[in-house]
Amino acid sequence: MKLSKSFVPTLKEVPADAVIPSHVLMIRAGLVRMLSAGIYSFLPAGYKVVKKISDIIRKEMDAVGGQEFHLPALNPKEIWEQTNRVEAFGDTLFHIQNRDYVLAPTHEEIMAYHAKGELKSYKDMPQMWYQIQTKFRNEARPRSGVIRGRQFLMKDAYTFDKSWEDLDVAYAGLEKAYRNIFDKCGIKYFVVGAASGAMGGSKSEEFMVQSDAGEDTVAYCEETGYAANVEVAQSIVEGAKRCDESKELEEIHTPDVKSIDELCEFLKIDETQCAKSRVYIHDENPVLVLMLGNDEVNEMKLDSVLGGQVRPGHAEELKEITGADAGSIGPIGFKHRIIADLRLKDANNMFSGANKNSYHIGGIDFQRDVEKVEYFDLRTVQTGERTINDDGTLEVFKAIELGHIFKLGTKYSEALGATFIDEDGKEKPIIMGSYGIGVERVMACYLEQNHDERGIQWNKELAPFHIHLLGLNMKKENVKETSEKLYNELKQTGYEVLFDDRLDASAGFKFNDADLMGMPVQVVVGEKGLKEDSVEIKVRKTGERFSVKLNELSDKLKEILG
RNA sequence: CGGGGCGUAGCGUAGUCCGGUCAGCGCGCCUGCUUUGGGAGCAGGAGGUCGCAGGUUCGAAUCCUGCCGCCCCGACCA
Repeated sequence: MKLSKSFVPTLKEVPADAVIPSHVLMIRAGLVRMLSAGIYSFLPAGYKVVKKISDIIRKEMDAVGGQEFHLPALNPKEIWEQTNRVEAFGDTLFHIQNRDYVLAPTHEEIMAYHAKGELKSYKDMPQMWYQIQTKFRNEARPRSGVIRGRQFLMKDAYTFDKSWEDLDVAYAGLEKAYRNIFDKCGIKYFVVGAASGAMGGSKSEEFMVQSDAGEDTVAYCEETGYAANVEVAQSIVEGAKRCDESKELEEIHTPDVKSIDELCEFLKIDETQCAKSRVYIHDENPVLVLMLGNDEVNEMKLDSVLGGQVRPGHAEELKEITGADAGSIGPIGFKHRIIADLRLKDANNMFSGANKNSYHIGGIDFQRDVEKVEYFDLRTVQTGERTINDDGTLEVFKAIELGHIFKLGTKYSEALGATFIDEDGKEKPIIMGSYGIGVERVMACYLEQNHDERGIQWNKELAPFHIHLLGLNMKKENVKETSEKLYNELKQTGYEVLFDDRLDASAGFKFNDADLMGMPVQVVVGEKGLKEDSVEIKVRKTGERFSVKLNELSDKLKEILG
């Protein structure tokens, strides 16, 4: 492709609205332009990358028996009502105003709809269906460029099986395919065992990429490969020590002491001698949650312990329930349910609030003074803690979810009546699996991981072009001739070539644009080199530069690009 | 949806507090000449309803009200 005739609008300056590197680079390198919040147009070079990623995915999906569909984005609302997901998605689902359609945010329903009545016998399975298409979600807050958009490209696959054992086989196949896909794309990722979540199902794994732009927080152990969402992650942490002798309860005047740190400072004690109190409202009833020291309550863990509706109590409620404000609340005299983190189990000589402003109580013995307390794992793990098997150290960081595979089960097949007749002659719901990959996220994550201060560093697999050919001074006859000739030869050889043949752009301008756009290899044709019948090669990733005789160029490129 | 920030030429911005040569600068763009190995030089030029709509005022980018849009934090996230 000749740059002089192409639309690749590069930008020297950083766009005001872009914050994370991938977003900045996509705009600066002329790959995308925003149309509206969370809605992006892919420009020719950017779309080439999207197509390359899609092709990698397609190839791996086909290799494990996937069959590609092309499904409507416009769906009858009725189908979505049958699975109760119009309500479940709520405002996230786009509705069409002048017809009872919705814009599909995913395609479980539609795939199950087609399976219904067609996959009638156990002999019709297994099946693996997929699509790579645009999904629509009315995200309340689109963010981080293409990472969370209102419209995005997703590969989603669905498996249909007659038994849970067969689902296991399909699931394992997809997991392998996913690893191949991300490996091929050159992305450093890890796999997290996720909570099955609202969609139900028995097993679910997320393919994650470490990034500050991520929306999930995970605990990861390099040594063991342990990875879990912090919502469920566990670690080994020492509990509070139980002393041989329990002291008497004593009320202590603690003016202006609110936080655990202030309490420790005031009483000259360690935070592991303190029980922090948080009051939650569980289905209208107050629950006191006690944590050791400054440990944070993990509300996801709390949710799953309590079930039902759980929310933190408001300031006014706290006063009404305990008689004190936040900062002076504690277990002694608390009249409702009390639960505590495992680290507090059987602790004694502890300090906590007195349920009376400006007072705390010392000498609390959980065995003696807090009779009906129940213990659960309620804390959020932190960087540096040991893994649950004590075989590694955890690191907690933000991550982007790139892909998600899970065993769906029969939720959709049951709701839509997608059943089959099994070997035993009985009618059963088809067992489904669901597997997604965010295509633009793959691109964004790649960029997050592969750039430097000058721009993008594409690998051969994802690069819009393999070779960036620069004709430095195109007004010089020999440069023009040689570069034109090389352009044709390289294309002939089978390389995808971006040819900077612009007449008036200066050498420096072209170099900088090439580094920004980041093709794996740059071939520089200039007067200087031509005097010795050579051109210069620059490997973008390493920054390595060397000159090559024209007649050796072909071999050298083969060596670098394979 | 809560909190914060922002909206001035294609891009990046100054000016907004304290109304009145404030519509300015850099990049980009157009014309000509020179230039071409790390974002060229000179000369000339085009381009802005200051997000939109009301209001206050002799006078509004600037003050007031409403709306729209965008970014960030949080909530939400199949």
